[in-house]
Amino acid sequence: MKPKATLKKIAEKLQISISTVSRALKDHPDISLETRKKVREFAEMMEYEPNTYAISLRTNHSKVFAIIVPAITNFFYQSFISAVEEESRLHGYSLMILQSGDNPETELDNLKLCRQNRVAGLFVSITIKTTDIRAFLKMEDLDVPVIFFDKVPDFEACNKVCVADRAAAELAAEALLRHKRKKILALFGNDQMSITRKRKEAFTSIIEGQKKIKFKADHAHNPEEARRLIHRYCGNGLTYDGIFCMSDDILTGVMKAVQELKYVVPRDVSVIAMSDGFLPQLYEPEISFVETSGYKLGKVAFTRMLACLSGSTFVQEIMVDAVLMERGSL
Amino acid sequence: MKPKATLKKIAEKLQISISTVSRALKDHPDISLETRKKVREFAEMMEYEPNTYAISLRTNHSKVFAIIVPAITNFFYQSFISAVEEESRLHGYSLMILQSGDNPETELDNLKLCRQNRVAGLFVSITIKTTDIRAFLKMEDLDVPVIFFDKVPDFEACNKVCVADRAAAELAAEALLRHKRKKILALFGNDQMSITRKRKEAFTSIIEGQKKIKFKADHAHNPEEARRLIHRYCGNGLTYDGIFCMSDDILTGVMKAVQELKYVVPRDVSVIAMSDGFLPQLYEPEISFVETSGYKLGKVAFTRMLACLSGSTFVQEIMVDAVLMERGSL
DNA sequence: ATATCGAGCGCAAAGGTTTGCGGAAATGTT
DNA sequence: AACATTTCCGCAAACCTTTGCGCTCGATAT
Repeated sequence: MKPKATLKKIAEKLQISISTVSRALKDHPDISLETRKKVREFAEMMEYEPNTYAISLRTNHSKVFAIIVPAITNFFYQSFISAVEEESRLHGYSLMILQSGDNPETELDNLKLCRQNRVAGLFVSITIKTTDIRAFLKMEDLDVPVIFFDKVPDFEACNKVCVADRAAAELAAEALLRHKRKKILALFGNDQMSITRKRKEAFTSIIEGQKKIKFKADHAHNPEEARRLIHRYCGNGLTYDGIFCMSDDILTGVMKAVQELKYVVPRDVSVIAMSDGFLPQLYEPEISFVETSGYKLGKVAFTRMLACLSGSTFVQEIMVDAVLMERGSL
Repeated sequence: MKPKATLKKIAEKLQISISTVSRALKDHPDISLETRKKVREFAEMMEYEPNTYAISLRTNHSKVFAIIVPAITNFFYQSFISAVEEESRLHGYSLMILQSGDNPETELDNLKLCRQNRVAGLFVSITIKTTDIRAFLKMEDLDVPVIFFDKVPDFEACNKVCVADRAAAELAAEALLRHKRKKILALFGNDQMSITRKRKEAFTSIIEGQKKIKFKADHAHNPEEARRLIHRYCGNGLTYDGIFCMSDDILTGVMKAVQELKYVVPRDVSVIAMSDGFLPQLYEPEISFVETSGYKLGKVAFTRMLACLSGSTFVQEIMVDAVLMERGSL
């Protein structure tokens, strides 16, 4: 157990004061070039590394960002996290990852950990059940920027970064219409989420603006529910020729059913989804999707975080454009 | 910006000394029940939270674990991380996640971050190219336990937690034989990884112990390569009736090709994979797989970490059993 | 020779917490 | 009444770094 080098130890060995060592390592002009060199070399040799805790104790903030998501086992969050982690490292920050498990209580526990670790900033996608965001706003009182992403609260005065949900859903609807689909089934997720409502409203308004379109919308909370819905709606004969899936979860359930029913895509039925793109390319033909990239969102969120840290108190909601990726399923 | 409560402030308000406050909050018997109660209530009211940095500065270690993986966008790591994160929170630890991007240099950067943050312990799955693990062993000199998982170094004297790779590959091979497959194609990953070699050796030895089995093994570094291999080997007529996929990556490539070639599973060809189980259930029929659960591994790794922290210096390699999950693809 | 100045360095305090030791008052013992 | 023992609490140091201020010494200016 080799004891770590500290300023003190270096100072003792070199017979100079701690402050001189500290300044020398920071290339402070008060210290002679000779001394600076001597100290730098010795510190190098001793493998000196500043004690983060001492620094954080003084400055009362750390070089650590935290990120709270319902679950990291999710493509979207995964790529979001990946992006933020990359940027963090590039900027000398570390990243602390916490899962709320879609449980508001755990979410509060996590928030507590963030406070205890005096994180420099916080990225959070709230749970479906989170209604009270005061605890989050309190963080901002402590000068810890909070960037909400993906699942964001309705509350106005906070930093939000999200996919242009309405535009994305519209793109998908228009794509189905462009391919002359007349009988459209749209499956959405949990109706409690604002994200669901936005997508549903946008999708519906495009479809209902058309004449002679048979349209049905429904909700599934998980892949299995989506699968059952397809069996119910399309189990005896093809009553629909176009299916919209709001998320990866829904897509997997839908495709399971479609394959079980031996429907051929896109001959029998067209499928389009909102996704980050990983799952759609697993199928044959690949599924067309409107890209909702967690990665891009992560990059944007990070930029916003840096802006907040450098004093921009201007609260805003940032949208990341959605792009239609046409594959073979339409 | 509300200033945080500290022992000092509480002490001033209550007109007692800092040490008394500290002890009172720790239910130290030296402090009278009355004082303890008074302090506790006041601290509660002030929303006092101990300053982690001050504590870590004193004790020189934190309540933070770090985990370094090549990339978190990977089912296996994802579920591993998920498990470790859960346990960490339950035990009052936080988790810091770092990606090496399969780059040994970044890996060293990450390691540096771990040192700077004085993490309490480290979980790491090394990159393919990592040959020198001295930097990791140095962490142990600093009393920071290092648990290697999944991609572990060959070096003996370190803590390793991994799937029983040989047994798992054997299970898969036996399953194919049990289903009377006579012409077997096995696709493996990067040959540089010890994990690949183990699986390949085990699988091969089982198959080659049989008479009258046509057998071919090959390597693919990504899904696309796997896809091309299937096209090459099975593109003109079915030369194989059983395919083994060493990983999720390979499975997705293989299935893509199988679907493109319009082969019916398992009528035309059987497929079996090693996986944590998410991807296999997306297909129809679902793909049989030997479960290599990152989640289970995470739980085991965490237990081992706790053991190390409580003084068990006994170095060992722990195996997590593999289980055959038969689905419809055989 | 005295005053002025700058270069180079050290002192000390602050940030929050923990803990061994010692001290004062209260209680118990003979 | 004199002594011993508890009970309850405070002092001070330590963990490591940063930084404003001040000190000393030699050099330049007057």
